[in-house]
Amino acid sequence: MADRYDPHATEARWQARWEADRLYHAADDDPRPRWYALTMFPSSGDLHTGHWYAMVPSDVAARYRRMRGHNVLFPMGFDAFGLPAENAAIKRGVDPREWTYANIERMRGQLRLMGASFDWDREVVTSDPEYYKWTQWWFLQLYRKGLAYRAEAAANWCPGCHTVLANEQVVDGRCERSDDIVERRFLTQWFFKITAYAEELLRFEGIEWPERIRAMQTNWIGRSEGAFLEFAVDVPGVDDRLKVFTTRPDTVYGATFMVVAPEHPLVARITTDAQRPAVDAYIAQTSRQTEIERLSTDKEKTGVFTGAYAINPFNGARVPIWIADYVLVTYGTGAIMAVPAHDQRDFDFARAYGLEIIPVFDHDDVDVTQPLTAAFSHGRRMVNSGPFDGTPASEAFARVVAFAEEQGVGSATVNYRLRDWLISRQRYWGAPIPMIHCDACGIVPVPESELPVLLPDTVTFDASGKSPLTRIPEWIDVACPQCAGPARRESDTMDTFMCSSWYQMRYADPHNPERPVSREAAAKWLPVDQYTGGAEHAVMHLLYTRFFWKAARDMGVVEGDEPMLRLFNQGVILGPDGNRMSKSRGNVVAPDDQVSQWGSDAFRCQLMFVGPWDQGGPYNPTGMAGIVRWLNRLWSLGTEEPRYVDDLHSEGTRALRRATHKTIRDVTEAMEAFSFNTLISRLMEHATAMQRVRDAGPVDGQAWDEALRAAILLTAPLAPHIAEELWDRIGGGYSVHTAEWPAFDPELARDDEVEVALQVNGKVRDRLVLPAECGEADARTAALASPKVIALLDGKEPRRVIYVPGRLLNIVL
RNA sequence: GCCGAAGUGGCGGAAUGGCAGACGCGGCGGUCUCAAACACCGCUGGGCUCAAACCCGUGUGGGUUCGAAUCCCACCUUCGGCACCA
Repeated sequence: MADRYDPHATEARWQARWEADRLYHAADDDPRPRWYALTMFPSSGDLHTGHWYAMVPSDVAARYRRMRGHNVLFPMGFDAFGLPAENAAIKRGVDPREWTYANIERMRGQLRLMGASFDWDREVVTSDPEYYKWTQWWFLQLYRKGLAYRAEAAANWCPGCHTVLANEQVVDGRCERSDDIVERRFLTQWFFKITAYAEELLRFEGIEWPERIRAMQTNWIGRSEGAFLEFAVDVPGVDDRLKVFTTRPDTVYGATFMVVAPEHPLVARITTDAQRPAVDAYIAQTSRQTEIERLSTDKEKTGVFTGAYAINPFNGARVPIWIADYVLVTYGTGAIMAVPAHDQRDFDFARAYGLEIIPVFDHDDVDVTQPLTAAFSHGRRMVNSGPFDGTPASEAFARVVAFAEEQGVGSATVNYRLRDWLISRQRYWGAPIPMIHCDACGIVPVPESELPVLLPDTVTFDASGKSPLTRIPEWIDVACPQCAGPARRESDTMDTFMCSSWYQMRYADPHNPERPVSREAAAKWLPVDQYTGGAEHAVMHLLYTRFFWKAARDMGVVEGDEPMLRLFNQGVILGPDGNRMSKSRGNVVAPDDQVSQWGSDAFRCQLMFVGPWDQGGPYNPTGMAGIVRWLNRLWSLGTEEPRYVDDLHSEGTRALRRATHKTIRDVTEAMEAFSFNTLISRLMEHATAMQRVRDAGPVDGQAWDEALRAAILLTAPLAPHIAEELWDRIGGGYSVHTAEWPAFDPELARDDEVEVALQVNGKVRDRLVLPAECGEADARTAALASPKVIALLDGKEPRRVIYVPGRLLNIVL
């Protein structure tokens, strides 16, 4: 009797061996075709089931590629800068560096338990000076290219995190990580000009990304075609023209008033003395509102008249200029021409304040000579529009814009919702922005030769939440690199998304002291062939990294237009109760516990077996029994031999070989499709079939060996430890993970006989066993011989017969 | 409100125009055992049944088709994203 399978001893033993042998190291000089598989790296903390759920199938896919003969790069590292470390420092007085590196050390151990095929020789830690030196270098290159700039803007301030955030990190008016309500503050900050690539970021040619992510990015970038139009301001001493963005220049004759955002710079200069108290009061009131209150769509529209008028450049109409908080200073020009007849928001506002409503299109179903009850956006022909009257709606836009361009009062344009990426953070634990403020020279970049700008070692945190960097004179005060006069370092650090925007490049050449990545390494490994990670990063990391890559391409550092050719988003693994895992709910499944109970292989497989990977769903701990049964069965098949007989050409042998080759075919197909749950079900079926064959009597040795080798090889990516152990025991050699993926023989996988459904009028009434290659005439003869069919036909002739070989035969009466 | 995804047994799910419910969990019955565990075998959508046969059945209602979980139309529900973006 063979021993029972002991996952713990076996797993630890092979993990140690693989690591000692650097089995998964991707060598630069390996001549085989490369395959770069990447799964999003974790930030430092604790490794949870979500990480396993993301990483295990990524590992399976990487292992599969390796067995298909690729030189696979599958690296791992740590996104180690960021707030958690600093919050721990503030709350518990620990040093953020020590906290971070202790976490990383623990996570390395947890990741090892997974048995994943990471190439640890290429590990990167974004908080290492060797790494963030290059993060700073990238900043300088972007600055040089005009893609990094400093500007004052309305920024999102998170009071809980004591820092500003990028727009992408604000969700429903709240901070994406702390959930605090963000405040609007006018601050001077560093930005990356991601908008310079807006148009290109909308194109997804040459990459296979999920429709969902493409839609989210497209939506976020928010391209809209329209025009700028300029209205003169009828205020003595003000020559500025009021510039508006509109998608409907063809409604310009219906502009009965203007609305500018309360923060618009022109407001102070055009407001009349009589209106000033009301305007000031309104501005004060809106500035007190949170973003959430202000953006609530169902609240009544409010606004105040400035007392000033603008002149419509098309018809000379004198229209009042209002301020209202439904116009956002951050979009377009922060000012609109209001056309209440054709825009519901303007209509609501006009109604509330008794402003004029003039339709400038007629409509088949609306009598435009009567007061409107609602705005309508698209009409038939222009009316009330002077020389444009009668212009069909389809031509209106182009004609009005052409006229505006002729007259010098406007031009066609494309506007984006996307705004530049604010990367300054008023925090300590990040890569310092390598800039120096000199009283004489202004803003001066730190010379590349002086990189990295190191974070000071000993820092103290206090309850103010202010970054300690602002309080360390010996760090802040420096000599200006240009004039050597007194100057101060920039004390803000970079958004951690900056660190992760280029990490995939660094894995290609992780220890290069001269460059972020050498040309040779970039050419060898980049871009990423298969990227996997969560969809929650759709408009953050996944958008930033595309921008970053394009900028790097334009600097000549990398080639090609996209950083990741294929992207797969796994779903979210939930607690057994169907809710998000959380300590407060008490539904957390801790991976370390699962591993100590069942072993890594079983936990890996159970995570993949719960359902389609992209859908996520509840983790089912009781279902583990099925996985364990299957792995034990596989163990028994590999360690308890059948009685052998030389019987290569018998029907039983043929059946076993058929099962083996069908399994190879189906598992390979499922592997390509990332359909890991169905893949495991096929392997279970094969194991059950093998067991029945073994227990039924003597088995042909060759066919058995073929079946067993296939079972182990096909299981290897999923359950790497048990597969290695069995492979070793059957003398397969070391290692199963560098062995060749089995090929199937279509001839052996082919069925000789097939069962087809016999339908009458589309309902299954009987079954026929036919030769696999059975033609229609023979199938029909067999069908008409069925007693069931004879009874139902009742002597009549079938009107029609549909035969789908191998599937069914349908008789229509 | 707009956009996207989804809705199938007691549960996770399979099948993307051709036999609905693969595989697994759970449940029921059995073999083994003094007994239990493990393991193995059988059954397991509902109705009507001793059983067979038959009928019903993939969110709801319609449609296309010889044939629909799958395609089309309308609606309901759930989840995700966006949301005064001019």
